Amino acid sequence: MRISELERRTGVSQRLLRYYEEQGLLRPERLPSGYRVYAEDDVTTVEHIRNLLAAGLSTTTIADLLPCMGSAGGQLIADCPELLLDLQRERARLSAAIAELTTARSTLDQVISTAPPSVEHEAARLRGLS
DNA sequence: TTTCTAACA
DNA sequence: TGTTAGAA
Repeated sequence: MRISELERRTGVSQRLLRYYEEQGLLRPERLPSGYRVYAEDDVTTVEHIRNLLAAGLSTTTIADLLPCMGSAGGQLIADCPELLLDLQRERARLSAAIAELTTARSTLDQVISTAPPSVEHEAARLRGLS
């Protein structure tokens, strides 16, 4: 399929699909015209890319990981042990980020709880505007 | 009409 | 990332 169809089937813009290729995440074939030709599997691959990107992984890590993804529901293929190390590292990074955000939220909660009723009333009015 | 590259907002 | 110009 060509780029328009992949865009339609994945909801990912052509601009982004070309960017993914630039980052080594996709390897479409080329027609003599230069047009990209994507495989059926690329639809799932793009979905994987979206998930991993949302998980905060870098494009380079994803590039290493993709070859280890089964076409099923993101199952890891048996012979890719080195990747487990990277994934565990990413998991630790996420845990640290969550801890920081939780602390930040508590700080905000504390400040918010000091607001007098008059301020709360004004806040409610402003929310109604936006 | 569709896609490509490159570059700017 | 979106958008767009100019060329196949």
